[in-house]
Amino acid sequence: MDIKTKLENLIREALSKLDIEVKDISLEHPADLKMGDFSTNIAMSFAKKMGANPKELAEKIAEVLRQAQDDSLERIEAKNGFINFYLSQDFFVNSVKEILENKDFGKNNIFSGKKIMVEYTDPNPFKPFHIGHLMSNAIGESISRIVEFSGAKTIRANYQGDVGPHVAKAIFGMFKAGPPADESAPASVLAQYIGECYSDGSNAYDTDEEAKKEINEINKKVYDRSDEGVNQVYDWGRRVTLEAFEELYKMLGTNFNYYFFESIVAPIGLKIVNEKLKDKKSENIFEKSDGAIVFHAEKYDPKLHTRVFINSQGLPTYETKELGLTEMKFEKEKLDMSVVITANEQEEYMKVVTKALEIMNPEIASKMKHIVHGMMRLASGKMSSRKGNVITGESLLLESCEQILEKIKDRDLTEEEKKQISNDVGVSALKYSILKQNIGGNIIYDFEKSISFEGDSGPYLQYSYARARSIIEKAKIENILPSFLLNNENTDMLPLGDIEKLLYRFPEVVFRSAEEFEPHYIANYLIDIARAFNTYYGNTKIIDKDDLMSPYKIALTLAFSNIMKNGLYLLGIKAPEKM
RNA sequence: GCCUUCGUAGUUCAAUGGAUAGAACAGAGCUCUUCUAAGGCUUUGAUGUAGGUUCGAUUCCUACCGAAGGCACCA
Repeated sequence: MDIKTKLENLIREALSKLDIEVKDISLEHPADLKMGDFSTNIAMSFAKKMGANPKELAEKIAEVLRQAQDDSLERIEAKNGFINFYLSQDFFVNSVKEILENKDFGKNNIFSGKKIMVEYTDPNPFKPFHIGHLMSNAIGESISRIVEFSGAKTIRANYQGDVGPHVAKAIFGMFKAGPPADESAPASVLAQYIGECYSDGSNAYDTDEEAKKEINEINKKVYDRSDEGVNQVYDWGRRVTLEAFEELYKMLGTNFNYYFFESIVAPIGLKIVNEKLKDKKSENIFEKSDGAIVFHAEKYDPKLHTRVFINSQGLPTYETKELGLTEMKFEKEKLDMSVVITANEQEEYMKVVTKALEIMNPEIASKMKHIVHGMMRLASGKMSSRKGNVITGESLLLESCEQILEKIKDRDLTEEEKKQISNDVGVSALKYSILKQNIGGNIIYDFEKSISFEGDSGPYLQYSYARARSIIEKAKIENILPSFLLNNENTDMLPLGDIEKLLYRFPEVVFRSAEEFEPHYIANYLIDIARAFNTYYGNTKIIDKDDLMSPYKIALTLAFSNIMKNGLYLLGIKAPEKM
């Protein structure tokens, strides 16, 4: 039984002795450790109903609680109407022991037995890998790991738009620009050339009527594969951009189980819509309007709006493809939940698609969960690409790693180590910036700050971890082994600091992150323990042969490093042994 | 105009209806012959406005002001 449940039971018992009946007991960690490890507001919420003074009631309950003898509790106090619980040194020592002995420490089973597909990243072939994809990847990978850690069978999926107007624009641009300077260049270089062609094609589409017509023609040809010239460029461009993406996934630490493509799901979606149109028995939700097939979602929910499912050229739009994609996902796997992570600009149309699905297939619709993230803006204009326009996610990532490499170039590390560390730390700088805050909000990314590594950053977490590991290594050399056996004569040095009082909370934090699909709770928690550990480190000598407490201090350091490593893993960040 | 999300120190972010609203950066001042100073310690500073619900509101409700996104053939 975990400590929280134990305390809840104690409170329940005490209350029943006082003839008070409650359903839920609110038990939380006070903001300040000085006010105890747990506290409950139960007296305040019941005082009024009972016509009692909250402070007196709290004292009365505390008095009854004190009668229960428990090794985990140091003392119980009533203060300002709150009842505060202070855990004992025994409890903290035992929790350090459990962290080191229980390999599954931190896991929970809220998704146990569930199969959950998480779709994220979703870049489009023929277009650059932009910052939004980086955000979706960081969030999606973290959520995948969190639900997996919470008992789910996680399936990672990536949905990529390999057909549609953007492809036609890129192909148009490639026809105009001619072949790349060096066709045997690495995929990332060729992908950049294709991205530039897309940009040119896109400009032409907006400004040149002739080009627009031509691009629409190419778009059709991409769908029906009727033109050999188009097919050739298309196949080459698709392959090259996907290869370039694959390099990035490797860097970011993502392995997808499924790759869905618009070219595959589009016909499935078309079939769904067409069958629905022909079906005279059930309610028809699709209507013809101006030559297109639309769904008037506002008829079902005034907050929604009309969207086109099949355009006047007979081609499926995003909405129809999404219907096909969803059907395909549930066909491939028996899913209990299908999570999709996109930017918030897609929130409104996803609602419309979900509404259509709700009418056609309510069971599937009820298993869908759309998580939207905000947009990233750059704080300074310093990071601009050569053309001075959009900074891609790829360039940001590479730049970040390069800058780290520059910073560590004089360290006592091998070239191989430097390369690995700059990659891990560069990725971490970006991922942490994305994951440290609430998913929904926009992010102002300050490149300079993220690589400065001060304070609140991924590299700071990694550094704290590497520091702990280095102490553990040194302890091994000095032959001091971690131990939980406390010599009574030396316990006057206890408690060892906030770090001891924070480590056992890890499972609660993971639980909450999983429940709310919010990685930032973990990120904030890791900063808290890193700071607590660094403070501790600053004030104490951990390795000391003459100190009888040294083995326990090393055990604590080891416990910290284990939790930091697992926590970083849940954020999708690697924990380097050396930095 | 309508819909969604959001307004917290100078800046970037926290705060499961609770206690003195936490950090980090920037500013001021300390701190390495000592286990990784990419560190640690001091210190200044904030809930958009007006109501309401509540024992208690940054959190819930209403209005206003401001920001971001969306509102038919892009995704």
